[in-house]
Amino acid sequence: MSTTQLRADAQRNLERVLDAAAELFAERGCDVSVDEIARRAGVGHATVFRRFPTKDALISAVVSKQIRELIGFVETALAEEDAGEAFRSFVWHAGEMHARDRGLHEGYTRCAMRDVAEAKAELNALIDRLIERAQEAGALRRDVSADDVSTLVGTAIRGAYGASDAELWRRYVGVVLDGLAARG
Amino acid sequence: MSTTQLRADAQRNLERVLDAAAELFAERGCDVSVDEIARRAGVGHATVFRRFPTKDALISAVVSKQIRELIGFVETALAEEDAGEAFRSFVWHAGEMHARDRGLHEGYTRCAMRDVAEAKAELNALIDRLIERAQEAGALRRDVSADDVSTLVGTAIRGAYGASDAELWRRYVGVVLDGLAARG
DNA sequence: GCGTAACCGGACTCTGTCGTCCGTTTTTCG
DNA sequence: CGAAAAACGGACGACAGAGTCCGGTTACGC
Repeated sequence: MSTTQLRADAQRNLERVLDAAAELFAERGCDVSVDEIARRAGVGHATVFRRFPTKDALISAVVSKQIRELIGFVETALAEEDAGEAFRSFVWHAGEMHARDRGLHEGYTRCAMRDVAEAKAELNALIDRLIERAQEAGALRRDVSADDVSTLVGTAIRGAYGASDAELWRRYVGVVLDGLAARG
Repeated sequence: MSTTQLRADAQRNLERVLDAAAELFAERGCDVSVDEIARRAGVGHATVFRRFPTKDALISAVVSKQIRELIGFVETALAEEDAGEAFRSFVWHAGEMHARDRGLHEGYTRCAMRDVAEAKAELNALIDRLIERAQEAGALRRDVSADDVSTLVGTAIRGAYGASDAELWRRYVGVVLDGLAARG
């Protein structure tokens, strides 16, 4: 790994850039300019482009970090006994994360077939297991996939972004979860 | 009105611009450039700006036309006896329209507080009546407003846009409708 | 037909953003 | 310490889209 080892200052700046990008994406979505990210990180924007050849590469880096966090949520949920409860618990956790981070779903869908493909595939595979279990337990309708769940929850929360009521997203996620419950 | 009467060619071009804009917004969303709209309309883009001082004004014009169509749907639905059925029927109609027109929900939310305010208010008032009736009939959960319904249905359909399955949006709307149904 | 007012569209400006270049500064290591 | 390698960032280029201007053209009333 010593070949790819960065100099100390470079390493520090890289982290600052990633932090600044994550913050700004969370606050205002992926459309913030690279200049602004660099400004918040306290570096010139050329420094950003030295580490990430492209703005999309930077977005991917931030998003894949967040996907890893989501993977943690699913793994926790999979440990739960009650399959239906596990599913709902994961959705609420993921919902909290999306509600806190405006750029998450946007970035997730934006860099669809790029560097995050493997992380995304891993996440989806885990969610699929969660879903399958919930379906077998009769707690979840059978005609939904991991992508469907991500999309429905993600878009519902995005729909609540501008609202004055900061908790609106919870009602929306509640509606979607009710809709996803198996019909009896 | 003769003071605002346009010359014949100007009138013709205005209609072409509106048609072209509606087509392109439907196909690719509101982000198509004014140049492209003008090109499809067969005019220079200055001609577009002569009629609509701003791109947003053009979007508003297109959207308000579509809102009027939606208003027609609600009025039809309000004539229905069964309040729950009326609500669902409207949602499916509106869904068809959104699914056909990628720019609709985008434009609807984009020009939020602009020239379409009155049309939007009228639509919302009608939807509210539809909702109220459905709630009284016990066919709809009580904690949703017209805005909530528009948002949930609109975002669910937008989530289905890229999909290879052109009918995916129907499943998503189905999930949302199930979620909106009153819990018993 | 003809003059005028309305209209047209190509060329232009302005702004904002991504991405590159290169002279200067900083770290690192012998 | 001193030199080489790495990194820095301001200046620059390129591009795209919104909105403006003006010289030429077209419709319309007389």
